[in-house]
This record gives sequence, C-alpha cells and structure tokens, in this order.
Amino acid sequence: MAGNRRDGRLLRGERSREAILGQAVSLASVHGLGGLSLGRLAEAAGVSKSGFFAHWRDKEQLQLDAVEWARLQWIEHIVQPALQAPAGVRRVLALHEARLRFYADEVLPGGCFFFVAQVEFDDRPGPVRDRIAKALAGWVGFIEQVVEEAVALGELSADTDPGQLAYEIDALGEAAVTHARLLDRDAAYRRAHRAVLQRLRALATDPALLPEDPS
Amino acid sequence: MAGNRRDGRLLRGERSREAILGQAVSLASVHGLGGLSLGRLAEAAGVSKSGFFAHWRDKEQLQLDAVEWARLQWIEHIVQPALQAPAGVRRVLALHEARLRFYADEVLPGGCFFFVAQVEFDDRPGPVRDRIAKALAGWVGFIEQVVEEAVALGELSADTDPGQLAYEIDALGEAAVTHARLLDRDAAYRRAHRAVLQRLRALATDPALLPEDPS
DNA sequence: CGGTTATACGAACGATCGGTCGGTCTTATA
DNA sequence: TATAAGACCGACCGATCGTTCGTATAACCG
Repeated sequence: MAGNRRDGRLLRGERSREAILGQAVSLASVHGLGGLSLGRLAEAAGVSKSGFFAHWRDKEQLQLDAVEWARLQWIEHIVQPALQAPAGVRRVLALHEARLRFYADEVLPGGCFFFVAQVEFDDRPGPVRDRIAKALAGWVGFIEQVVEEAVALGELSADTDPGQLAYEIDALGEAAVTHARLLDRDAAYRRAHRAVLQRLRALATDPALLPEDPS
Repeated sequence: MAGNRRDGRLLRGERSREAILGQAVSLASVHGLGGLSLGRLAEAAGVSKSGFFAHWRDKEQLQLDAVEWARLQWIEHIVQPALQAPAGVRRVLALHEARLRFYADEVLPGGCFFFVAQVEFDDRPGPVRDRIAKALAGWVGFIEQVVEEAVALGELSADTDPGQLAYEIDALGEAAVTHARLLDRDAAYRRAHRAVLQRLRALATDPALLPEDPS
C-alpha cells in the first residue's frame, strides 16, 4: 500500500497534482469553473488531457479540489497577513486592505476566483455549489468574528451589528473587481477602500486608531 | 423594401426576435452569455437552431442585442419606478429599493443579467465587453446623477462625494444577489437595504425624509 | 397570376467538449 | 528478479458546440 512518505511515485503525482490545481484556479478565475476546459487546462499545465484522470475521477472532483485550493490561497494571501495587524478595528481594515491588494496585484489573472465561482454556481445546485456556499459563509463569518472582536475590545460602538457590517465589507470589496476592470481601475480601488474606512471611522470609539480619510 | 409597418413578415419576425431575446436574457442570467447555448435557447424559445441566423449574423450579435434588451428591461423595472419618487434623497433610496425588489421578485431566474455578464466579460476584450462596460458606466452614472440632484436640493450633505456614494450603492446592491442565493436570502436583502438606508440617513440633512432604521 | 422578399426549417459541417481505453514507463515491494 | 502499483500518454468515443447550406413557406408587389 506504500503509505510511506518516501514513495517517489506519489511525490511526483502530488507535485503535478498541485501544479494542475494552481493552473485550474488561475484559469477558472478567468473563464469560470464551468468554462474551464480540460483541454486548455492540460495545455496550460503541460500535461496530457487523459493524465487528469489519474488524479480526479471527473471534472466535478477537480472543481471541488479547485475550490479548496482557492480557499487555502485566500487564507494565505488575505487572512494570514491581516492577522499581523493588532486585533480590533485595525484588523478589520487590514482584512479589507489585504483583499484589495490581492485584487490589485492580480495574483489571479481573473481577479477573484470566488467571485466568478459564486456568480456561476449560485443557481446551479450540486456539491460544487455547496462547497462554494460553505467557503463564502466561512469568509463572511470570519469578517464577522473579527468585527465582534473589535466590539468586545471596545474599539467599535456597542451598537455595531457584526453580521451587517460583515456584509457591507464583503460587498464593497467584491464590487471592486468588476468596477476596476470595466470602468476606472484606480477609482474603484480607492472608493472600495474609502467606503470601508469611512464606515469604520464612523463606528470607531477612537478614530485615531485608523488612518485619516483623504477627502 | 417594404418599410411599411403593415408587412406581416416583418411583424412576425420582430415578434419572434423579441421572444428569443427575452429568453436569451433569462437564460444568460443563469448560465452566462457564453454558457448560453444556441441549442438550449432554441428549445426554450420554441424555434429551430438555424432560425437564429435569419435575425443575427452570429452568436456575438445576439449577445450584443441581449445586453441592450437587458438594459431596457433594467430601465423599465428599476429606473422608471424610482423616478416616481420625489427627486432628492428619497429617489436615491427608491432606486436601491427597486433594484432589490427586482432581485427578490426573481424577474430573471438567474437574479441579475448584468451581474453575470460583468463577471464573465470583465476580462474578455471585445465588443460585448465594451457594451457591458458602457451599460455599467451608464447605470453608475445615473446613480451619481440622482445623488448630485439630492445634494443640489440640499437633502444630502454638501460634503457628499457622488461618485463614491454611487459606487457604494451599486456594490451593496449587487452583492445581495449571491448572498441571497448562497447564504440567507432574507438576511441578504435586509442588510443590503439597511446598509444604504443607514448611509443615506447619515448624509441626509433631514433624516425625517427617510424611513427609520429598524435596528 | 408570377416574382421577390423575409422568416424559418432540417440536415449536415468541423471543432471541441468531457470521458474511456489500452498501453508505457517508472518506482516500490516481495 | 518478478510482480504489483501509480503516473502518464495517444487514440478514440459520443455528444454538443457554433455555423452553413439548400429549401420550404408565407406574405408582399407588379
């Protein structure tokens, strides 16, 4: 059974599996999880089309793993950096800023994997939809949790509705993708940032914790 | 040339053309403009696949007309009703509310044609993308214009940045689609509504013009 | 009536889709 | 060294994609 970690066959497989997944997330951020063609993915990953089926039973399994892969990438690029900021209102802003930087840096050529995936699967029942919904719930729940922390620390008004604020932060960040790509790139990121900053300053008990609003 | 309006052939053609376009916008709101297959569209519209090419040269022409059709539908369902509200801050809110009602009523099975189209074409250059970008610019510009009117009427603070507020209103409304479909439907619409209401009440010179915030 | 025009159709095209199959090469195990 | 297992490939499958073509039908015009 070779559960041994030294099995070169498994190592090689795992390496190409990850290479394929990375390409899949990149391509899916552009063409969507459905528009992701195995042929194009094969070419992009430098393997043969039939080579996939050594790793995944069908396209749906690949899609499921791609969602998980994108989730880990999201944690690595947005959640982890934001945890460097001190807990409280500054961490809430850091979370939003890390997201906008992720978009602006074009880590993914399509801007945002989850944005595309959400729009594509919000009306297509199945296991992929469920995984995407779960990932979205986890993300919004995490924002909510960071907000609650800020409230508990007394840095945000006690009247703050964490679920409400989490929705607003997610919405204001998400829309930056399309606005940046279809209209004015700089204006979109600037407004997405300023909207959350203003909102947080209005709710903060000590606005001095936050940068000033460059009006 | 029979420019005469009484030509039964042209009338019949126009009728089926519009029937096809309506179905195209509906289907595209679910599967996207690219995922819109001519075969499925033919079946849904009750015509043959090859019948399209009497009306459109290729799929791209159909997509362009679908964007225009969706734009007119948007004006009819969102812009026109909002114009019933008195100019000023109440009209700004009415615009947002009409949009949320459009989503909640599921006028389109996929929720929002433009949302899907924007995400799909924001990174796919071509005439379709240009049309979508133009439509988005027109919509955001219209919000901006209604906001400016409210400022000019003295109903919104003179400090209000219309472009900034327009971005926020669009973002908060747009995200309601996926949040409603993937997470909690009622919560999504409630939060999308409340977010804009709170924002407007904070900027309004006379908050009594607006409904109270049901906190 | 004949001739023209526009709508709409069925059949077929090449291309591409997701997926299968038999086999090759490499690596681990007995 | 023989055998099993895993990664990977080329060839191929049926289905569906967007599109073309030739034709049938119906409405207009002279």
